Amino acid sequence: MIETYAAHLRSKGYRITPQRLAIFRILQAADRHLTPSDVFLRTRETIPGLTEATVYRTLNFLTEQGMVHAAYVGSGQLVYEIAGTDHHHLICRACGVTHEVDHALLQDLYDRFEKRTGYVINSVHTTFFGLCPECQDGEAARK
Amino acid sequence: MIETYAAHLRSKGYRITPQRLAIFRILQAADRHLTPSDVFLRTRETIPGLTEATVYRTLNFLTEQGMVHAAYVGSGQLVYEIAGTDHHHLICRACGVTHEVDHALLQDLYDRFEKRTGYVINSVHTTFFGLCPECQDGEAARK
DNA sequence: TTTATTGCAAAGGGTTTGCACGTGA
DNA sequence: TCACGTGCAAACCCTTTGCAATAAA
Repeated sequence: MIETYAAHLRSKGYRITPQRLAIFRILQAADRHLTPSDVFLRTRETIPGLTEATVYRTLNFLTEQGMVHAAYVGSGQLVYEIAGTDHHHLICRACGVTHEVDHALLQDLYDRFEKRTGYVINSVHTTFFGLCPECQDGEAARK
Repeated sequence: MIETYAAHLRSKGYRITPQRLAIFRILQAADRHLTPSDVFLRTRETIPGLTEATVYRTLNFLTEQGMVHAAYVGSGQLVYEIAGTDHHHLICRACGVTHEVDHALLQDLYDRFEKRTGYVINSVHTTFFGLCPECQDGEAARK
């Protein structure tokens, strides 16, 4: 899978560098979305001389190449995860826990958008906010 | 309407200041969401000594009080608009034009979220990205 | 060899904070 | 009067950028 991408990049004249490989692998291994700072700290373990500037440049690059997706999850910073399984985020306003929502659930909505507005939606990674079951109990208790 | 809020604030021990009033009115008069900087520039016309710090503090305050909603529209900064008509944003990735989507369109989806995940969604102001009809033509032409 | 990419350091932009003064209630 | 809110200025992120050195192809 990474080989496919590598060939694709080379054919476009881009280079495969240890930094790009390492950052890609970190995102691949992550079980959740990571902030640029997360990526920096984890990748630096493998590439000691790594700088944050390179992390930002690489994350943008990988996103442009479609290898990585960026998402806004309400933290102020964008977060990144490996492209592949299209999904969205459902985040609890109270405790911050995030929940993945399969893209299929939104297909109806997207179809309706298309009919009503003419837009073609292409956002994997829409973020919804709400209260998770646990925090609903908390809210109820507080009243 | 603003009187209702004023009474509400006073009852909580908060004060009605010219700054808060002016910022609220600017948002009320705006036909679209505004960035903190927009709010600063417009409100400064009325309150010459106004500072950006106050704008940030006030926007947070009004948001906490439920008088204003904050939304992420992909610009890096949060944008603000007066609370009232619940809607969401549909933004064109190519030209940036924004389109309001009535909340009713999302009700089905929210119901399904609730059933599937137990979450209670309370986000008015979800942002969707796509291509508006005009830019779809552009994309087609480019191919 | 060629030039895309990196590291370094500085700059940039947006946002937050401490503190003393001012001012609504 | 009294504590909430503001202005001012500095501090603080996070992110981007210019430039010379490095290294992938």
